[in-house]
Amino acid sequence: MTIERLPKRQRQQRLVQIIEDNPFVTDQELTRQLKVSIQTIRLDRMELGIPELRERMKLMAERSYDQVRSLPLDEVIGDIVDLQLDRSGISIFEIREEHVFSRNHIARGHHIFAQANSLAVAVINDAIALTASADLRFVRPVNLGEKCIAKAYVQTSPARRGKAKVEVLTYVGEEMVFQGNFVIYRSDGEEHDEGGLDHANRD
Amino acid sequence: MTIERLPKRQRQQRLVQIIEDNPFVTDQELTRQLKVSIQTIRLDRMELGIPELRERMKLMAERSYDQVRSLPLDEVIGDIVDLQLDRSGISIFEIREEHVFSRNHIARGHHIFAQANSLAVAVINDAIALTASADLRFVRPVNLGEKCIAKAYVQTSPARRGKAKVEVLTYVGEEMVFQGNFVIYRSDGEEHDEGGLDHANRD
DNA sequence: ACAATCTTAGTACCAGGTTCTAAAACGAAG
DNA sequence: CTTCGTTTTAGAACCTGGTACTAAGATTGT
Repeated sequence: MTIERLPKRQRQQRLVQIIEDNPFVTDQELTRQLKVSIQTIRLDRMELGIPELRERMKLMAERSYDQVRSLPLDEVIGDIVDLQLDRSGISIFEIREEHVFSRNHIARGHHIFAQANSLAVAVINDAIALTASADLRFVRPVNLGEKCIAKAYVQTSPARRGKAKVEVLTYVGEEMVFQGNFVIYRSDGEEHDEGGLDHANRD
Repeated sequence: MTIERLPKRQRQQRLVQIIEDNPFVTDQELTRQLKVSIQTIRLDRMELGIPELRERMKLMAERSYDQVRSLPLDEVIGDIVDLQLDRSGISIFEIREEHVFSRNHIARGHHIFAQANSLAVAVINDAIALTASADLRFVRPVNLGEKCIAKAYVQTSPARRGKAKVEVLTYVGEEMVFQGNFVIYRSDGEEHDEGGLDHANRD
């Protein structure tokens, strides 16, 4: 009747919208914003499968808590899908919102580098492997949503102590977007380390 | 009387401990673990200034929400403390737990690179600036807790369109730890952008 | 006009508390 | 032993932000 009241469909969309950009809103507040009774709000939440305020907060809290717990997951950037130690490796990394310049949605260079660098270090079968120097070419800008496939090839034989050369080529589909030549210090393999854990990873 | 029951002081210490490593515990559960009544638990929380479960969850949720909200703060890595557009800039970046290899507490190369890259891009006074290529030398490993001071110098004149060369030197104290030569694409300054916001930053 | 859908109202109940009052229990000191 | 001060426990009333359920209006489509 009143102009403000929307049909169910649109109201529910707005409800999703409102909760999405302020998850801390109570049903009470929602009645004010949507001009319907609290029961309607609750029926809507039911239908949409949106949990109550406390449940939402709990989920957020748990998520952040888990994140903190598993922080060393950023030890390796990108998802290593194939690894032949001292020979080659492949990793996949999807460019998300947090990796791009907000203005033009182009990936910041250091994320592309981070993937390549992580892979170059992972592929070296050594207890301690550190980047010594690198030579980079950002062939073309990478955009939000694109999947970067980085391929690393070790150029020097594992016998050679001290330094290893690794070439990393990163592709989006067929297209090469980045190329880097890394020199990696290796620690002469004093520590015997079967490398399993070190190269473990998940998104 | 029973062996399990601790004096007040120690009980409160344990209570803090328990909540610290599982913030999602209810008072009910605490009574079980500490073998005292729920009132005692609550008095203890009062005295210790520990909020109730729901409040704790809310705080965590808000903290994580704020983090997500302010994520584009990672647009620039490091704290830019001085910036003369098209000429030079300085940024400070402290190596924290999340930036190092957990095993040896040495900073991962891509974080050092990220600081330098961010600064190199920030110092170019242009609406769109992207890293085209770079040449890096990691002079010595950087350790947990060290403060990296990156200094960038633009080598090409601002008049030159298309590309700019920027040299970045990163120091810990007196010691140079990283050196990089960046080639940055610039967008011929079509968009007029007085640069204020773009280079704003906080930790 | 009448059924189907949508909306509102109201009650009972729940978790996980706060606040307040008051009674036990305990420990040390006189 | 008694008495005082602290500590612990108990209990009732109340709060928020809900769920679950029943039932009565209001609106709509045909």
